[in-house]
Amino acid sequence: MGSGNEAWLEQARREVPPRKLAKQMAIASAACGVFGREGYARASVDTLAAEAGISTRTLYNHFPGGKAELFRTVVSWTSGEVAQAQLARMAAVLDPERPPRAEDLERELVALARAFVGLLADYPNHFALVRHIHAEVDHVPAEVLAAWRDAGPGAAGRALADAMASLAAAGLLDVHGDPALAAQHFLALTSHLIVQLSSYGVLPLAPAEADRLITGGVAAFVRAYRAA
Amino acid sequence: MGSGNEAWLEQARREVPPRKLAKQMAIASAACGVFGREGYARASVDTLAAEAGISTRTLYNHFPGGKAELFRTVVSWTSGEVAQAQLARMAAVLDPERPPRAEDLERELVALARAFVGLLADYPNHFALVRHIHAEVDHVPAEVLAAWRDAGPGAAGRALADAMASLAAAGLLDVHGDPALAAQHFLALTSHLIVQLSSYGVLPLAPAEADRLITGGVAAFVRAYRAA
DNA sequence: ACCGAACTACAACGAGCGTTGCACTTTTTA
DNA sequence: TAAAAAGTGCAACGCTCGTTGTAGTTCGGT
Repeated sequence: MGSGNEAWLEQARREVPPRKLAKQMAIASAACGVFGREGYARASVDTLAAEAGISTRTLYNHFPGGKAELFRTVVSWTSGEVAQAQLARMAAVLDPERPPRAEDLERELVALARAFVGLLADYPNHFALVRHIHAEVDHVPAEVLAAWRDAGPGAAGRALADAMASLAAAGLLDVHGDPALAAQHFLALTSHLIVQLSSYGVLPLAPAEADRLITGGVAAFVRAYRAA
Repeated sequence: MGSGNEAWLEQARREVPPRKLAKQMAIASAACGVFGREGYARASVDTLAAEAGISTRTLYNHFPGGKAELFRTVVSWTSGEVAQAQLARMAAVLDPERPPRAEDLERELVALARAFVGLLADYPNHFALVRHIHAEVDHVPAEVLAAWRDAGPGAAGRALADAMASLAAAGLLDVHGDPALAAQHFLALTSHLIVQLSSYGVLPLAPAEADRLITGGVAAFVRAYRAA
């Protein structure tokens, strides 16, 4: 031991081994499916380990806190992933630098709503998990809940509010002094409504019916918020 | 035994003892709180019995199917109760025989939205249970789910659609050919939005903020659906 | 090829759960 | 008041689960 040992310690402390991180994300990804399918109480450690293709002992090596720590990790991890995807879709449809022409507004908003609703189909595990978070809100640590809220619905809401403000600045919408509320109303009339009627994507909703709901919701939104 | 015994049997079969029914409803009422607080998996039979003030053995005497049968009973029982309350509030605000004057329309709709949102505070156990139903949709028997859906949100949606049709017939609203969709949009802009932002009533939402959401939602609805 | 780290299989533990049977007490009812 | 119905307390069963220790195995980096 001596200077060599010290150098090693210093390096180990500095560099977070990427190998471990990748494995932990793989475990968390698999756990997201299990927690979403079974819920926290029903999900057994054996099932979680099996779904990740590892032994229970390895799971405890990576997450010394056991099931609880794994759950916390999964919640913050998937929220970030899905929120990022949502922001990406929003940026793809609504470029704040180039506001749409007035006659294209409704078409663009329909595209945006379709993109949001598509998230439900593309991340079923995540939204199943969200259902359980809603249900077990009393048993989830407050800090975890706050972090999830901020990274998930909060981030999306803020970004959409900015987009609404942009459209208002371009003279396409009249947000009636509250772009954040306009953003919430847009979500309520489109994705929230579909979430409600399809029971979080569990009930099969005919594509034609979903489209009718989306276009109808956007039409109502435009009637309520179009610039006079 | 003999003719006396036969008469007794006949009577017993004819009359459903009201005593048992009352007790079972009391048990179910207490169980609603426990299931809502803990969820199905976490709720233990001991807790359910203690909350109802009975022994576990008595619980099994009333519900031979055990926890599962009790849960099924609770779901259908509370759904009916709350749906009935919701219909009552709707009838109290919107009398189909006497449509409001045009200048009172928005005020009446705000009153209706407030009545709906008030359900959240008045039946917290029920809505906590609904959260768990949503989360465990895969583990709830399909028949129970269908019955709940029909008695709960379904009944309310149909009644509200009728009310919207009435308002349209009175020349106060333009439902754009789909009174049911207008009803869903009303719910989405008012109670659904508040449910979402307050996490099913768990997050404390300042009364002033709730009121701002309600009036803002109704205002947007009126802008989208007022008769031209 | 080697060394250390990561991983596995296996067994065990303590606790909690749903459920049932049994003997006993209380309440209702005729 | 006496029979019958309803309720109680207790013990026990079998099962699942979370978690940990240990000894042996595989694997990545040098």
